[in-house]
Amino acid sequence: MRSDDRTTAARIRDAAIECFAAAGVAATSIRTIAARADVSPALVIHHYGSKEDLRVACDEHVAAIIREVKGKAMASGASFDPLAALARQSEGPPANKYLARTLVDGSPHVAELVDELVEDALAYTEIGVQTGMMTPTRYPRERAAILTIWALGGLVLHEHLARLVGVDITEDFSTDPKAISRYMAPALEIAGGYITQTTKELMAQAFVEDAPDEEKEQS
Amino acid sequence: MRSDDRTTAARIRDAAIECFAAAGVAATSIRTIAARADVSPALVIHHYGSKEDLRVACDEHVAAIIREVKGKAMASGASFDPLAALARQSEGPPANKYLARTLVDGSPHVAELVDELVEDALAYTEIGVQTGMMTPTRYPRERAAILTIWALGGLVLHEHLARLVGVDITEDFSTDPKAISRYMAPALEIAGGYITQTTKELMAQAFVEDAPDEEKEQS
DNA sequence: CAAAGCGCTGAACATCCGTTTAGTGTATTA
DNA sequence: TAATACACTAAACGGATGTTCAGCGCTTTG
Repeated sequence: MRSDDRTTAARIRDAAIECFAAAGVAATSIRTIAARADVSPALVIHHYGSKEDLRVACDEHVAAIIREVKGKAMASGASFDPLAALARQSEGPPANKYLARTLVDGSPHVAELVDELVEDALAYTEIGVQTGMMTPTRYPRERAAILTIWALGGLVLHEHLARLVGVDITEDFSTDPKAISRYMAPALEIAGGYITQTTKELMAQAFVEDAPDEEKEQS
Repeated sequence: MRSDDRTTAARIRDAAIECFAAAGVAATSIRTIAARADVSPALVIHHYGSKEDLRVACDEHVAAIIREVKGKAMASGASFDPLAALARQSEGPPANKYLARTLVDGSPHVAELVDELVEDALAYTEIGVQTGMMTPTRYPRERAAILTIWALGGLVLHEHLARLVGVDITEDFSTDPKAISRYMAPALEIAGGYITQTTKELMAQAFVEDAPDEEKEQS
């Protein structure tokens, strides 16, 4: 009874996003997608040309959703983690799960999106440093990149994370932001630092190319 | 079962691990594996029964490699990150790449391995806290879980990480441990803390269930 | 009214998949 | 020497896959 305002093409695309997110691209057949969208397999091809083209359309649509959510989060106030904003949007979950699946099989569109997220993170951390909310760093871009990758990595491994800490970060947290606490609380602690200065220096000697003699910084 | 176990069956298994690691399980056909191992497709089935059984054999073999590497790293001296040890072993790369691919498609064997890694991390961090190398925490198990997941997430997204910071952490670093510096240096900085106390409290108010007025906790 | 266009389908296509079968040659055993 | 066991393969099987195609009903247009 409830009329679906989406066009058939959009319904197919959304069905594909759900299927790809749930099982991966290679393991999802066009017939499965067609069944979920309640259309014939031929119509999927009719609208998108091929499975690969459909996949590209999904990539682009998910990227658009994420850019939009990201933009909203940025406009509505600062967040040290734009990624976290995704979990708080109701459009998020399908897009999040799709991203979590496709992040590994190397689409150029997704890579481009990741690069953007890193760039955003870099801008945010620079502001954070200026306003005294974040510590300065010798490697601003690398720090932004690694933080972004770790956040995305948590998304990708959300099933393990759910098993281990009891919260699935790809779910919808728009109604109750504090439900994500089981993940956020320890993550915040870690963000504040989990190794001591001594350890840092010790590890640096083992791994870092140009040994940093000394830097002094405290929170 | 000598250390020279390159029987035909082992060659097939190793070929499968490489293929699964490179393209994912679903996208890899038995014929592809057979071609890489220079045998007939039928022989793959002859030795392993089915594709699924072969996949399980791969899971178990990779888990065994990682457990072995992990054990060696533990025995030879403390490392705050057992995961990092993987990159420094020559057997690592194929196993690392396989893990990075299969971590997402939910095999029970892999999940079990992840749980073990978390348990190890927990043990390490507890020692770390006692010896003053790590900060104490209200959430020891969750912290260990999240750190492990982030480390694994970096592995899973190694291609993005390589593009962004210029180092592929699934490669072999046994000859030159410092080559991993581009990743380790900023990661170490982050481990020392990247947000200030003020930010921590601010974020905690927004996300953490039971607001911690102050932290200082040990049971 | 006829023609054309569009959303959509069922059936068929070639191809690839995992797996089976029937059999090879070779080494070991009785 | 004959029988057995095993590593291994070519060929084929049934089924699933992505895609094509002819044609349906319906609307829009001339």
